[in-house]
Amino acid sequence: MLTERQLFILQAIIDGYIQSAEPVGSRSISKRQDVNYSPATIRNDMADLEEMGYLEKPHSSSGRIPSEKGYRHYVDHLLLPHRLSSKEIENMKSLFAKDFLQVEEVVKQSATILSELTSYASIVLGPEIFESKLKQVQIIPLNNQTAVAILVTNTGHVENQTVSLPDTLDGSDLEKITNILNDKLKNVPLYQVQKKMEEEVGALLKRHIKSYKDAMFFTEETLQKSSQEKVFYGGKTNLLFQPEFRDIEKVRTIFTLLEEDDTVQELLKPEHDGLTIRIGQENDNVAFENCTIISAAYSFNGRPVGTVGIVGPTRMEYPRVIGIIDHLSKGLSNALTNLYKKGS
Amino acid sequence: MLTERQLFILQAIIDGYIQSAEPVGSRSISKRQDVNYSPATIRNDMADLEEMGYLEKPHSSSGRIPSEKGYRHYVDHLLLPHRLSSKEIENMKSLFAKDFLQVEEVVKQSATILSELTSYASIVLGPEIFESKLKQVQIIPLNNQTAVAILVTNTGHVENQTVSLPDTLDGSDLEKITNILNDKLKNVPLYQVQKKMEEEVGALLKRHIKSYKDAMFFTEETLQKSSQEKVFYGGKTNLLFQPEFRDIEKVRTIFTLLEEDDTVQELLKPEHDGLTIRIGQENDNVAFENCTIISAAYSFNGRPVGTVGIVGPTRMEYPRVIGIIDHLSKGLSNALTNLYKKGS
DNA sequence: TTTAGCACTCGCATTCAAGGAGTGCTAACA
DNA sequence: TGTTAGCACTCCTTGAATGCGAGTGCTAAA
Repeated sequence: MLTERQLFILQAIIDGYIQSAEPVGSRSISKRQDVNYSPATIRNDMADLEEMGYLEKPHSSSGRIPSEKGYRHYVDHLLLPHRLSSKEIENMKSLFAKDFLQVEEVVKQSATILSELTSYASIVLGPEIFESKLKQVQIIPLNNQTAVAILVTNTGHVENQTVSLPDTLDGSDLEKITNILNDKLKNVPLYQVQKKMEEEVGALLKRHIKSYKDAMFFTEETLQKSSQEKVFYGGKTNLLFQPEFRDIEKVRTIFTLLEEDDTVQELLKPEHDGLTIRIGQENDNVAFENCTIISAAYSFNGRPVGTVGIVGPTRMEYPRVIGIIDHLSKGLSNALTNLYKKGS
Repeated sequence: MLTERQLFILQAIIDGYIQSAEPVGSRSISKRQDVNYSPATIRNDMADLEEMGYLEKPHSSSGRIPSEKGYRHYVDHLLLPHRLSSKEIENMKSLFAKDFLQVEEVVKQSATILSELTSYASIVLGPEIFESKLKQVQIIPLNNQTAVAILVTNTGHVENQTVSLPDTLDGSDLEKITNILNDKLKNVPLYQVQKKMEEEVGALLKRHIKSYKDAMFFTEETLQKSSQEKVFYGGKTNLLFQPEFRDIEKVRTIFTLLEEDDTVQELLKPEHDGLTIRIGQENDNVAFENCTIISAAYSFNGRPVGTVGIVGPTRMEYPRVIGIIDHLSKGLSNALTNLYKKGS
């Protein structure tokens, strides 16, 4: 069990190291105004803390730096809740204050703001539109061979797709198709659209349209939506200013991996409600063993639909970042939910 | 005037330096199979070339590297046209072979392919939709307070915008507005929409709709489009693998500037038809004095609507990159134009 | 005009010593 | 028993000295 003083010293070392990126020595702690112990005393406790695995030494005669276990303990037990500065609050408020939320726009902006406020790299996933409901389908012919298909969901999301127009379909056919689709698919959640298509729409098309096969093929194309989650980045460049990434090799591997959507999804996956904090090896990826990734889900009508996250060095300003990301994810959820809560 | 041999040596040095990133010495050139001169002879020519400003020495006893003037001469006079490899051609072909071009999607993909093929960073601007014509306007209410406005252009571009719905407008009002807009604005180029609105639509709204002011405000919001050019990036990480960017300071300033849209626009602005190549200081930006930027406009129906570009070190594989970017910009223009050439 | 030869330059890696920050340990102190 | 002063020790950092090697410039000969 750790004594009060050991906890204090652990905290002092972590705070100091986060601030300076330099190993912290006993003397510097002893000199603090609020400390009345001699360096020797502090050294003893530091030795104990090291023995217990909370601290490390880069080499035998240097000051101490926190180990991952040290950070973990700091995050779990020592963290003082951080008051956001008014500038930070203002910044986020302005994001949600817009009158006309374009969902994707807000989500994208979140990434930018997040990286600006934290000075680390931000990643935002989503929003997942899988469960939102189809509101309307439009097919607009551009010329004899091409048309644009537009899907609108109840969350205001617009998905559009250029499709090739078979010769066999004329204007009245298109109108029929559009009517059938709107009739049968309105208010159907996107994940059910495929099924509904096969069950009900196919038969109707067969009955009403001569070149049934073309129509069917065309309709399927029309409804094919990009179901993959979108990934937005902000401030990757910030990482280059962190002293732990002075080594270009590390930056390379990290940047390369951050371009792979799968990896990013994996890294950000939240483990539970609220914040997920993965420190160093907890990320399960050698390239990120010097990184901490903090993520939080945001939701729409109580269902999680995406994730916001921050990537930075393990020597991260935990209190501040945690405050910001917590505030932002909640604000995002509220904004989305409030705006469309009356949506049918 | 340069002798044949001097030209040959200049070319050999540039080729060698592009390949190895190391200063090239007289001995290594002399040892080439196709060279029958002694190192001393070559040294004499090298000294002349240096005097004329085509070469530089990092320090007094090293091999030579090309100066900017050297690169410029190489690009203008020595460059052998490069045959694209079949892999490169295949790669680009597959990009344009898609049946259903989603313009923005293709443009975005171009950035990715460009960076993959060249191993440098790619930037793609546009496509500018300023001159394309409005095809259809749709207003789809989501709930009592919100609606989605959708604009479709003759190029298949879809612009959508969430707008707040004034209480005073009911469903039939929306329908009227939509009809008026489609009636008056169909086939109007986007850059004229604003003017047309003021001249014709305002009066009509006034005549037909009770709460005219709300309607007017609502309509203006609806048509407000994001006129800014989009910027797509590809493979910025590639730059980290170039030896000239081993110094993290340089990378930082470059990456920071590449996040500023204005700067990027400035850097990529093509000077004339065909390729624009800016070497080092020609970029007029200290941060890019070690960079070469090659850009080319792509067009739609003969009008330039965007730019594709590559950012790399001045020590760039000019022949290959020039071949690729030339092919790609032309391919992109063709693809866009062919697809919609029948568009009204 | 070209080439061989040679002295010279400069960067780079290695070595070594001095300096300093910080530790661990021991013994004394409260 | 917990705390502190003192001191030897470790190891990193810095800077100067050194040798090596790649490459040059110049001169004189072919």
